[in-house]
Amino acid sequence: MKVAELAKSLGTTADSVRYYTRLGLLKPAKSVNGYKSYSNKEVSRLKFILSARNLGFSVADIKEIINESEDGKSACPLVRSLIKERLEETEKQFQAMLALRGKMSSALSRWEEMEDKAPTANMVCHLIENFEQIKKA
Amino acid sequence: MKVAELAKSLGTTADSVRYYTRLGLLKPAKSVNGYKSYSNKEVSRLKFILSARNLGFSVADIKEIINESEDGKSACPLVRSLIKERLEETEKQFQAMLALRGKMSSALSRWEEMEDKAPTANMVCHLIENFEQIKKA
DNA sequence: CTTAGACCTGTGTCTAAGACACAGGTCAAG
DNA sequence: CTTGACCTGTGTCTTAGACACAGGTCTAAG
Repeated sequence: MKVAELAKSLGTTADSVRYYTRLGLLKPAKSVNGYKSYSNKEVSRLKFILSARNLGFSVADIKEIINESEDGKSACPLVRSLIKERLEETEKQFQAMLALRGKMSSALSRWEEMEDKAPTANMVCHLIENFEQIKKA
Repeated sequence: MKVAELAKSLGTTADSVRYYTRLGLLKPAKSVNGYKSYSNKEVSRLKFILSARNLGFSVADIKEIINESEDGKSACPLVRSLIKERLEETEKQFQAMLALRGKMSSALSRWEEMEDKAPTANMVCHLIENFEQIKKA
């Protein structure tokens, strides 16, 4: 299988496959013409990678997991520990986005009733520069 | 003012100040020793940048806004239009994170009751590789 | 057999927003 | 004058691929 075939068969892009290959997560054989040749083993390997990405693991995580399993060890403990970390990070980012969304949405609605102003020497845009202060008041 | 002074006075890092300077958002004078010298105008300019970043504008957005205001025009219409875009993006990412958080959390709790398994030729980790399928069942 | 065109390949570069490393410069104390 | 602490600018690194590009491959027509 060539790179684009593999990618299409699992609904991803050739560039992603190339990226995983560059990192050593996939190890295709070299075809005579220099093209990379992917076997069925690579197909299930890629399937694993995509599942893990979909669950929030980073590519570095996946590399670590694969390394562990290639040593013959069970990767399950590592997997549980990694997802705990990733979930905590996701939770933090989620809260941050929640707060940001609120701020943006309140800014947007407030700004719609405010007039335009020309910039001055020390003010680029009064909408932005007065936003936090108004909030305090 | 030197870069670190400016940064500390507004609670950011010297690297950020250098970054904004590199992009031309800040235009310090050159001191005799080659160091960059920031004036009071730069202080309010940086204050503006930090406020805008805090509201979810990208650095590229901020550059555009500053350019507009340096032409003497009011940046307000641009600011309103940009925040609408950014808010939509944020909303999308927020929904994606919400879904991801749910998936991760359900994976974590399910995996805690599942046993470890050694890898096989076509399976790296059964926790991950069976997750979607179990969900369907 | 040759040629044209369509498609595909690997490699290298680019992204956002800074963080980090590092060689060298500056400054105050001794 | 020198030591050491701190500071500076520049250059490289980060994620997870997307994109550009020169060249290779393959199929169909002549």
